[in-house]
Amino acid sequence: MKFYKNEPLILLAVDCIIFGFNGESLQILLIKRGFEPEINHWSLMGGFVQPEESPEEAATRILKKLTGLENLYMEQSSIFGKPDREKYQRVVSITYFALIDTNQYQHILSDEYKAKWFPIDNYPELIFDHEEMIVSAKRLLRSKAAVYPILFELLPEKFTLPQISSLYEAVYTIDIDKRNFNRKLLSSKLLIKLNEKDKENSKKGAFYYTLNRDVYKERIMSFLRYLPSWSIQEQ
Amino acid sequence: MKFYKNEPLILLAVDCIIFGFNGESLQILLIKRGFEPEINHWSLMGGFVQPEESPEEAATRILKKLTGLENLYMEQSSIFGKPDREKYQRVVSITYFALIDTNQYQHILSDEYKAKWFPIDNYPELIFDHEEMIVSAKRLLRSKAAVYPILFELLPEKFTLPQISSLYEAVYTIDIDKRNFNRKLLSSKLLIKLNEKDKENSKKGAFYYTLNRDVYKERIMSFLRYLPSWSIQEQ
DNA sequence: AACTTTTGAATCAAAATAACGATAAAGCTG
DNA sequence: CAGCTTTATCGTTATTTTGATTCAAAAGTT
Repeated sequence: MKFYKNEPLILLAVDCIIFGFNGESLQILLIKRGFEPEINHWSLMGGFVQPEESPEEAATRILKKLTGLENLYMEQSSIFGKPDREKYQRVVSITYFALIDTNQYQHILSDEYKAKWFPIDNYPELIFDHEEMIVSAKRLLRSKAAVYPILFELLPEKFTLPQISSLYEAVYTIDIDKRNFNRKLLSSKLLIKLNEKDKENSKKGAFYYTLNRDVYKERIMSFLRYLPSWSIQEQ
Repeated sequence: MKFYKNEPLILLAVDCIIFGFNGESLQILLIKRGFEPEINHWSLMGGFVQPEESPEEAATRILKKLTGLENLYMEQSSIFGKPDREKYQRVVSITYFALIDTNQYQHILSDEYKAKWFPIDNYPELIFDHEEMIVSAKRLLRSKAAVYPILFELLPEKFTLPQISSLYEAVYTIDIDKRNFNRKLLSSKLLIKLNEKDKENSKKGAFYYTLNRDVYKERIMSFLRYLPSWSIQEQ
């Protein structure tokens, strides 16, 4: 038995804003579209929600198709659904943003798609309203990360204190006083110090740390401040 | 020219979680469904996204139809889209939550719908996954309100300090030390004291305040803490 | 080698937090 | 009037957090 016979059917898409961190700057993963319309233009990776999957599952599927990765940190960020947002026909798009470590996963980017990392503040012109999607996801990333420790998802399994601070500096484009920042970080009990040093980036070497996953899981759902309050005024 | 010819079309709905505050407890507005399927069962107010409107516009339209009100505080909260979430056919639903003051608007609730306010922790069984929608919206309300001053949307134009604290007590089910809470509140410059007292709820009477809209608009987008941090651990 | 920059550890003062105590005014009730 | 509740204000204290600073060792640069 079917109801809602007079209600309109709509194309429902998901688009993924994939943030990455290469140790220096915040990046975003874009592809050259392989199908019409707007073939060969830069865009976010996206696709349509299929009958047997939820929008979230669709986003997971698309992320996996592009990066080969599952279990990424992913979050629904916004919905773009103005009737005329795509020139040719009506498509409502749900956006998801994901966080990954670019170095670790550079090599497994799917060859099937012409994907490329771009700096968050310098990427080519995008189709439709995809730039707006990025801007909105970036705003969400910032406000989330000011309260929840989600940025650790952008780091490798083992990371150093200088890496964390440059990640925060990249996301918020601020300068951080490492002395205070490191103290705050260590006092959070979120990090476990390893007996190993990263000698690649400096001669002295910086100790590696890993996330204390137990504490992290507790805190990921609770409120924390990782930034001095003066830096999170402009949202 | 149409593309995406092989992609599936989907029914896209919006459902509204309408929170209200009557001066004592947090409420939620439910309706008795007037159409099949599940006619005469309690549910959230919802509807389908029409060809000429965005999902957000659809939510606004639906809110207005039910409450007569425009310009409500409204925010997209979640998406429910498992293929089998409605028994009969596939519908993806976007939920929006809205905040209103129940006392002020009780009378203009549309007669067309059998709408009724229920306490947030005691409402009838709902159709499909609507209860899950409420739970998720309530969680979002809590975490938003801990950081942004959105709860003022639940209060009348003129409100008293005791009303604010009981609102926070209701939303978080905690006891608040009014001495510290009022001090914090007044120091925020968010309130303007009026020369008028509410004598209904006490013999002495409590002074009315209004929102300083200028400061509010600034702060609504920035970070503030309105609760002692011990109370926002469990999100 | 001489210089600048970056850090980690320690310290300090100011501010914010949370808990608690006390008081008083307003208006009601008995 | 005395006693009660509600509202509001003021003050105190201990603790924690914050942001700034000093200092010396270690890197990096020229």
